[in-house]
Amino acid sequence: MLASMSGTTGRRDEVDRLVEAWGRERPDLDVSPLAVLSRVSRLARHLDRARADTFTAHQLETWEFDVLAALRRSGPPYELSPGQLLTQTLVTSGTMTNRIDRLALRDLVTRRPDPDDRRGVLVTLTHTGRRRVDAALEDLLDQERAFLSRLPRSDQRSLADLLREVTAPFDEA
Amino acid sequence: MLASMSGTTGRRDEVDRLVEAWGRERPDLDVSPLAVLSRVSRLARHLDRARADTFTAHQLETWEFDVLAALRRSGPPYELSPGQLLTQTLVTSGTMTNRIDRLALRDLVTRRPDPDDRRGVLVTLTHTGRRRVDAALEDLLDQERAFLSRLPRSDQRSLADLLREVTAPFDEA
DNA sequence: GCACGGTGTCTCGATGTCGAGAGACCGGGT
DNA sequence: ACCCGGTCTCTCGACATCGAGACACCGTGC
Repeated sequence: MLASMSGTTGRRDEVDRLVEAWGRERPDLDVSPLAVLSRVSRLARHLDRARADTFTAHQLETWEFDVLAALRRSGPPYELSPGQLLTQTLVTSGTMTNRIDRLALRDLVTRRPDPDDRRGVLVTLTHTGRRRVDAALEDLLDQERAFLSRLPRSDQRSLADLLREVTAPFDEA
Repeated sequence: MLASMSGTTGRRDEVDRLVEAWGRERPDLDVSPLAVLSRVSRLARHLDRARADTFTAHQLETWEFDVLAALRRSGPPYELSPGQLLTQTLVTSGTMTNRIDRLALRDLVTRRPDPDDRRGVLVTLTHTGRRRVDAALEDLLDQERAFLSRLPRSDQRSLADLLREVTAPFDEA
């Protein structure tokens, strides 16, 4: 039972308990992958909640920030097609149409026909949208820095590297 | 630009591009937290999709597996309260009520009043439910093992340990 | 000039989740 | 015996997402 504990802290988290419970109930299986991937899923959920709180201070929903941030970091003229936006935000096309509609209603983006492709559309960040996302990003980074504050810089890089290795198959396909 | 690359592979993923883009557009900010936490969020999304595919082979939705698995690993008599289930699955109480309703309709769980607390309810795994979740778990583990196959065992443990450190504040609160 | 497979966006019904509030009940204190 | 803050579950309307299909358009090949 203690063999599964290898951290530098003596503390156990929910996933440690989860892995131990499976080990008891299904001793025939190797459940060690869960120690990694269940933590990823659970952490992502916690992050979603925390981010939502941060963004409400800027009158933004998480999904709104996702779209505005993609436009913002694309650089001037802060303009992308719906197709580019949906590959960056990992949502489906129907969802993206809906998101752009609502962002346009709130004057955070504008939509115009693509002059070079009459099937296409270009979504542009407005001045208001840019100010909002810039301010929200700073708070988001402060928050995320706090979450990572327990890890020395070198561990943060190790973590990023290990995660990149796991993510690789998805980003290639 | 190359300074942000520290992995053992020369490959870049979507998050590397994301971090580089922010570095260009907001050189005044330290966006390194995103290298870790954006990877967590994106990986979780990819995992959701992949898991959904695996579970459909067993006629289960991801949310169904989450609930049944919590009951299964709790051990005999495979019985938990809705409150215990929602702390394990990180959803709200309204959602859990809804989930239990539908699982009961499909005869994967049963619901009965708690004899020791008349406010309470106990949710029990049925025989069918147990068979389903046992089979699905094996496929899930095979799939997750494949995702982690690029990492040597020692790196998998490092990754789990680093993630536990980040998750700690959430699980304590 | 036309056909045709591929691409980009939008439509729309179904579905799962959230979140605030209602209602029933517990247990310690007076 | 009663009160009252806390706990547990459920209700219900709002909402974001999915996903398959519709539609217009592109560009290559004939």
